[in-house]
Amino acid sequence: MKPAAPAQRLRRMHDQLAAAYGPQHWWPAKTPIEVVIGAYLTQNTAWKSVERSIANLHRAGALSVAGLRAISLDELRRLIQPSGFYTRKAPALKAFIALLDAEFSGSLRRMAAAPTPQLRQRLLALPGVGPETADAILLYALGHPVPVTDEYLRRIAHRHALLTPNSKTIPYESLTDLTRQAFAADPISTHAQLFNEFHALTVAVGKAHCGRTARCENCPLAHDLKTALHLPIH
DNA sequence: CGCCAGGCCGTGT
DNA sequence: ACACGGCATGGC
Repeated sequence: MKPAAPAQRLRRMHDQLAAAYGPQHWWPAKTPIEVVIGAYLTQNTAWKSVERSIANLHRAGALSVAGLRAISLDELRRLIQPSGFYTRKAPALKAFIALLDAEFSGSLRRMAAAPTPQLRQRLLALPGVGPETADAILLYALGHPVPVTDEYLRRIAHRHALLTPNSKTIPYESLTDLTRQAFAADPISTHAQLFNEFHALTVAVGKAHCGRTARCENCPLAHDLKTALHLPIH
């Protein structure tokens, strides 16, 4: 079965960004629980602000499962204040710990051992966890081979006309399906690393060149994609 | 100063 | 199934 053209374009996008930016070494965190925390905190929030909250948590000894379990909701809310939406994010993080304790003995390793589809459903059932947060946790904290996509990829794909039709509002699941197809020819054992790198590269180029207000000058994708695919820019 | 950031959720069509 | 507003802060 032959991959659709959009998937091939996403694959080319990955290759060209990999050549331009090199390995991204994502997720920027030291431990799996730190990945989980960052995934919640970065929702519609600048990563710089997330770093402040992470630093607060670290100082308070709360940058761990046991630490998060121990502190009060009020305390947690105060510590993550810099990254905003704390009235939602604080209870959401507590709910994650509650799930971890109730079903996985408080162990992220045991959680990681659960089958991907069931685990994804359990995560999506949590408050404050939508598809992107669930997939980020699955991939970057738990090592499951699932693609992570976001508004950056949607925007990049639209501006470079990678999709057919060139939808500006392609659903999340459609975008992840295309990403899966983009790497379908690669060995299964390499998918986690490829999905890891693809999303990291997407964010890198997105931050630098593909904000909400178009600023696509010097985008490493512009020249290459235009010449290789004969596509219009924007 | 105004716009924006690595979404999610409830509500209304 | 989508569209839209609210959620909150800090950086640039």
